[in-house]
Amino acid sequence: MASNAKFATIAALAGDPVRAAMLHALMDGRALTASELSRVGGITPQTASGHLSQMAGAGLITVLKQGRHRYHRLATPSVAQMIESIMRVASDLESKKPRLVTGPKDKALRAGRTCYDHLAGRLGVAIADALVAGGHAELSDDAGLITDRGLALLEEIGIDATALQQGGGKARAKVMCRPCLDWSERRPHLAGRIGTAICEHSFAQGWIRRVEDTRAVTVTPKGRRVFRETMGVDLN
Amino acid sequence: MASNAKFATIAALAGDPVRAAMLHALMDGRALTASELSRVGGITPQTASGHLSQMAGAGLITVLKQGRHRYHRLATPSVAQMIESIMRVASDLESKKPRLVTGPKDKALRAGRTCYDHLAGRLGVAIADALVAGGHAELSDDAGLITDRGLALLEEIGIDATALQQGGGKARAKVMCRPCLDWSERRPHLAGRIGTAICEHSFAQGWIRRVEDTRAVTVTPKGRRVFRETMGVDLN
DNA sequence: CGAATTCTACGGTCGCGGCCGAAACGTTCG
DNA sequence: CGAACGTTTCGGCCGCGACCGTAGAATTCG
Repeated sequence: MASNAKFATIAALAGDPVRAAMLHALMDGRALTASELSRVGGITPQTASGHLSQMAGAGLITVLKQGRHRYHRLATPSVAQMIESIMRVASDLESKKPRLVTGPKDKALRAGRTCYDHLAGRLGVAIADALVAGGHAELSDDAGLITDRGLALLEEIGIDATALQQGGGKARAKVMCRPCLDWSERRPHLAGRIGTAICEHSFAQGWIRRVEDTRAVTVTPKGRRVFRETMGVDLN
Repeated sequence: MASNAKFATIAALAGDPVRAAMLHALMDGRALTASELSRVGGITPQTASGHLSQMAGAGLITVLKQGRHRYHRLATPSVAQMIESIMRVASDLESKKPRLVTGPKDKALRAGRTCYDHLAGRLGVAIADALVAGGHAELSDDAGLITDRGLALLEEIGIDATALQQGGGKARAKVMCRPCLDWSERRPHLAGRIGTAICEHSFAQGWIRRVEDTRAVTVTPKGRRVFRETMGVDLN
């Protein structure tokens, strides 16, 4: 198959430390400028520009021009999923070595963060655990599923989950979700359409807030109450 | 997080055309020797040896010494899943270009092949479609699920699917499976534990057979009959 | 034990690609 | 309109790593 060359190209693009850092930074789902990305990579803007045009040319990222700024973002969710899967392998392998000291900068990230379009870290896992414990969801390594009770719960907090259901025409198909096994917690949590909806809704309702310029998110007092009272989420 | 360097290392390893070809060859789940892999990469054995020791050192592949041979295989299913996700991105991007002529060598691969541990290609999609059409499974982009009727069917053909179920202790959890969106058919098919079980069982029962030295599989007459009569699979 | 086979280790060559400085381009201000 | 800023293009430097030939270690045979 001819895609073998393309495969290598894609992987090689992700394989440069600087570009890897950029992709990693874009994993929060936002669109960043070339200058911002040059800083996360520790390089000059002109070098960053080169990297970005390469990745844009390959279709990994898309560019949005707006005035004198150019905003870059991951092109498709499948790119995010690819990065996720590489992180997973990298984290698997790293865990076999003597544990590294956890930098304080990581603390906020481990507590809660976005993983492109859904919630991860202790927050993401806690929500998933609570939904499973409450019989609102079922989760395995391979797949996840929202129960009827779960649908009602989501409806109650303002998410029309049935609208997100998709699949082969069968109207009676269950609402499913994708599990995402994360690097810090090593536990599956909710991704896919449902995970995206929960994340977006939580931002919109002011239950969570993004920490300036990072992927980390914090739970607001309001959010803490909502999560506990409606879903039974225990945030230590 | 410190894993950023590891991330780049992993991706860079996959980013070399020769190593990419090797990984691709290993995607059939078998274990190959350094010489065999040197041929798929079009390089001398000593160069291949270097590549393999790098990938083994990073933990992407494991080595099995047996006499004077050393068999190499993908280290974990998550590595296979990573390769899968990169292939998916590569194929997504390629599909936007003018369609390449399909080489005759691809024909057998498109008809049916293994994707590390499950079935893909037209065969894999046909089985998934048949199960969905017969109400034995439900499938979306995010996840999949075997219905009660599906469990009975699998039992009938000799697969104890309930033994494969896993998840958070809840004994009543449904049996789920992971969808795998493949590069040739662009349709989801069954992967995960269930997909693996179906694939292994089909080999064991002589329903399918591997084409010498490739990932391609062919359906035996016996298999064709079984697939049609029990699952309603239509293989053109 | 010696021959054949398979794989690994070592040195040396060479080309690809990342990096920066300088400079040009386009946009938004005052 | 000119200054400031973000961004891209060009040219040149330099280092990493892929490759092969040769040589050596390990295993299986006659």
